[in-house]
Amino acid sequence: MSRSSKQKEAMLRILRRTTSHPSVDWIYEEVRREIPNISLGTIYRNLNMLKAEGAIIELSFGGAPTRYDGNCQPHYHFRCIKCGRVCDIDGQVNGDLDKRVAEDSGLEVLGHRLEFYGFCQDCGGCKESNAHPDR
Amino acid sequence: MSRSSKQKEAMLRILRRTTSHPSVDWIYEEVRREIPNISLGTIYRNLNMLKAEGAIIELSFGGAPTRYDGNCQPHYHFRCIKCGRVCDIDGQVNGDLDKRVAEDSGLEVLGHRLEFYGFCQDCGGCKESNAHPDR
DNA sequence: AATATAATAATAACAATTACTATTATGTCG
DNA sequence: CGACATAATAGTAATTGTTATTATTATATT
Ligand SMILES: [Mn+2]
Ligand SMILES: [Mn+2]
Ligand SMILES: [Zn+2]
Ligand SMILES: [Zn+2]
Repeated sequence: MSRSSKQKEAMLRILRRTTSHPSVDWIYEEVRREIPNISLGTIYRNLNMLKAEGAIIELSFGGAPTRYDGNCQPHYHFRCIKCGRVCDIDGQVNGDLDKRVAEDSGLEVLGHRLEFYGFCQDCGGCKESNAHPDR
Repeated sequence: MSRSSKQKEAMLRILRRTTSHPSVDWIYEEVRREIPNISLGTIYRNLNMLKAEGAIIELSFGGAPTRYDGNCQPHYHFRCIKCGRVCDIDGQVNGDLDKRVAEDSGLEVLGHRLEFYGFCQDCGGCKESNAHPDR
């Protein structure tokens, strides 16, 4: 069914060796260093494929462009509302939440999406402008 | 500073009398029944104003168009991945989460965004197509 | 009523993403 | 090994959701 390609392999390799939860544009620029004429459509298509296969995770919360994570271990994230940095939160995912909500509501709860936000270490002091976007 | 307008008042009134967490387009169509020549830009501008004033809540998670809520009580939501319906979850918001994450990580956590997903009562049985979108 | 200016309608611009299509690469099978 | 079927690609166009622009209108204040 799904064939391999150097484009897809490069993307997965790049996603696995960073912990920065990069954006589509960052991934595009990074892959272009190896495959200069890769198309942006290929980036999007392969990100969706890799996500569907469960090889990567999509961090898609409104307001900011989607970010991707090569670490598939279930874990939560923190997003800096000044610089946009996304970092991992240690500590396990609360799977009981889904069960509790399902029992209380009668809904068929399959999961939840949770993201924390605030100021990162670098941005804690000076809360004005957007200093280092896409970090 | 901020002046009143029949457009803004109509929007707030409409948002307060529904519990459907409507989309921008739904709100647009609804207001147009009162003010047929209202501009979509006005819808967006007033939604952002009302949000900034704390009069409404924006439910903006990636993947689906933004929804709005005239109920400003802090509460969580459930989204049906088949029909798109958004409904309220009873039970209080977990403010301790932010504190715990802040202590563990050293980050300045200001809040979190949480949404549950799964199949609603209507969609629990037949999980194929998209039956009633924007409900 | 005259004035200052916030809000509006209409439209253009924008950013993120998806769709299309002719060409190329990959895996399969004789 | 070829020949074949077709998945994946590059390049481009189109779509979607949203914000910016601008001339006009409505609102609040004197
Ligand atoms: Mn992560
Ligand atoms: Mn609600
Ligand atoms: Zn930061
Ligand atoms: Zn449903």
